[in-house]
Amino acid sequence: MRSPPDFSLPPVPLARSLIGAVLTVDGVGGRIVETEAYDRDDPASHSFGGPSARNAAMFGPPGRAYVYRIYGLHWCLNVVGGPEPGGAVLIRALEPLHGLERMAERRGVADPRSLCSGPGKLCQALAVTRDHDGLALTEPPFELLGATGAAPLAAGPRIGVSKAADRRWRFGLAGSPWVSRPFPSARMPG
DNA sequence: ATGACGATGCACT
DNA sequence: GTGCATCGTCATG
Repeated sequence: MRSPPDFSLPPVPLARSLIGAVLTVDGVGGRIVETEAYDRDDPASHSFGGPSARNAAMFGPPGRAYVYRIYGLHWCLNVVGGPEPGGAVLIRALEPLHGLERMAERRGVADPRSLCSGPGKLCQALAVTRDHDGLALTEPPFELLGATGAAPLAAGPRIGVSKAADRRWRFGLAGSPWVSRPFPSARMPG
């Protein structure tokens, strides 16, 4: 049995616990295999400068969606965390499980590898837009079920982030071929 | 009113 | 590996 994620967790533990969870929108979605944590005291976070019209959902109750537009054309989906306001987890990649055909139509590509392997891609595949900003992830059209067990985790620096680049707050399902980019693997000298 | 810039994806070399 | 599309948001005048 899958139980819901504990949304009251701070962004980093929430980001780790969401690996392996299953997210769908109107029945289309899959297993979360890549996340990034952002918190209030984080120069890279949209909440860093305090509440605004755009980031209002980040300062609302945990367990809701924060959706924003990036580079004028892509949408990105976050899970709002807790217990302090201003924390969220960016969903960066899914392993497609449900509604593959619908995803392919929306994405305009056939290769399953490129359906949900990036934050903008998965929003297009699941038809997530600003309309979903602030909606509860535990209610339709969303469904978000927690991981069944402890997933083997990979970690690395966040992607596209110039500030606080030292924080290894990007998490992934170790060895998964569905992530947006490979994780740096430990390399033996010699 | 205006300008800088971005938690990206895609085409191309 | 590099270049670029494209526009909402925020800081500034």
